[in-house]
Amino acid sequence: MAEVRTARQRARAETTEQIKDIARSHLAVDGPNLSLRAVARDLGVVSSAIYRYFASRDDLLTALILDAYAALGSAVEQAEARVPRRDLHGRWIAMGRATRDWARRYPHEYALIYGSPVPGYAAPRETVVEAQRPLVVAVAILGDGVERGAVTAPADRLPKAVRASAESVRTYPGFERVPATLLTRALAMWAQLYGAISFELFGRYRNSGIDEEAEFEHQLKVMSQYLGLSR
Amino acid sequence: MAEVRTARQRARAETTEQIKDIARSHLAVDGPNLSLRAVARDLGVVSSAIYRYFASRDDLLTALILDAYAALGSAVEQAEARVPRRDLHGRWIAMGRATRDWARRYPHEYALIYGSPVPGYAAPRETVVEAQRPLVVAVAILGDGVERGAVTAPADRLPKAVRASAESVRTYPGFERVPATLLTRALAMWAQLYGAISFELFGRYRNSGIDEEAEFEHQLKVMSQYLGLSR
DNA sequence: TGTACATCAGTGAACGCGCGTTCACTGATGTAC
DNA sequence: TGTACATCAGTGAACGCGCGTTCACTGATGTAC
Repeated sequence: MAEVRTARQRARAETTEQIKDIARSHLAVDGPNLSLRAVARDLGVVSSAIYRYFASRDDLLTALILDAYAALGSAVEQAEARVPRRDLHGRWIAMGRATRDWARRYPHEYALIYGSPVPGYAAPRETVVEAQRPLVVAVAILGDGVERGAVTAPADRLPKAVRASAESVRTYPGFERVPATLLTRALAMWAQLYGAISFELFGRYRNSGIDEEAEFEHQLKVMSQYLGLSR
Repeated sequence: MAEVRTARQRARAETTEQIKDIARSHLAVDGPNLSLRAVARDLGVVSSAIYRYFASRDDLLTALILDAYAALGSAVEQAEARVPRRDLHGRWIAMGRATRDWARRYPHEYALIYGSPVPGYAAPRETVVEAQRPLVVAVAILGDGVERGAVTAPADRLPKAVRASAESVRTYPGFERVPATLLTRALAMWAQLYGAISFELFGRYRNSGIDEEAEFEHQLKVMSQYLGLSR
């Protein structure tokens, strides 16, 4: 039975988490090139012991990446869920803030999933669904707004290829409620959202005199207006 | 005399370039963790010989970063300079395209300067000025437009901290011609521009059905409108 | 409830490798007179 | 123009280190009867 967990199973789960926690803390110093031996050392265990838990270094890295996507996904979902459904603007702001807050709290995990790809490492298919969760939240806000008549699709003239791109994205489950023109705007805002967060986290605004928090809040609000979630 | 170059000096300059070229080609495989010994091997030289040209691995990395900023800077400047000064929209598009084109042609160098920061590596001050060149080009377009009366600053209401941020950015030489409201819009577009390019280069649009070129061109155009460079 | 066997976490040694950096050296190139 | 000396690119050996992964093992935990 799945619910009955022996001491061994509990210990195994706990050690697996410990390994990942230690590895996460090493991300700050080593980036994605973290060392299995160093992790083992911190765990107080011989290096080969790690192989009882992860088949290889890449496997451990994959676990960290999956965890990071899952953590960001839940953080965003939970923050957005706390806002009343009718408050579309508030939901958008909550989504954006939660993203930035999570990124600032876990900068190295953010870098792991939104920074440069790790050379020689190919993310397995499973990451894809997890990676979409924040976008799913954002698009649901728009979809709700459209459904309720609170948001009207802009009458933007789109080049054929752009419309086709939007239609292709609309096939993603839950996205079909959002018309192509609005979805196209959303994709642009998505690039801006993550562009702003990456600029901040990767140190682009250093010594610029920019108030990063205020700037971000302001951009979030303007995005909300551009998407018709507020005026 | 600076102009008289002995054979030794010429050889030195050439070898320095060769080392950087080889190191650049290694970026694709090793990322920023490139190996001095591997570079030496490819150059057909003993590993310690590299130290006649670069004092350390970090020094070589710094040279690559500086070169990357310089290359992107010139690519953008040259592309933008080819457009007639009066054609503000055309200049913006040329700037954006040149950025994306360069990034696509040199993805690993783009990742080096716009991806996750290299752990344990601190970019020296000299990089800062080089890094601003593309933004300087963009702001000059806006400044020209304002000066000529072709672009009018939007009447956006800005929170105090956001206005202060813009004013602080305006102190950068050449930026003072652009009013705070317009500069604030420009900063948002800057995040979107690099956000879009990073998404594309780092594989975020993979399997999404998005026509990356068309999408980018469209976004560039909308940005130009938002900045008042076209209608 | 007690025993016999299977599972499996962790050990310790080893393989084979690569790394950045230092240092005393050689021999070719450049400079001063 | 020719010679004596200084500069400097590249050598080869070495230091001291870390890495991922494999493998036969031991001893504790879990399972079946």
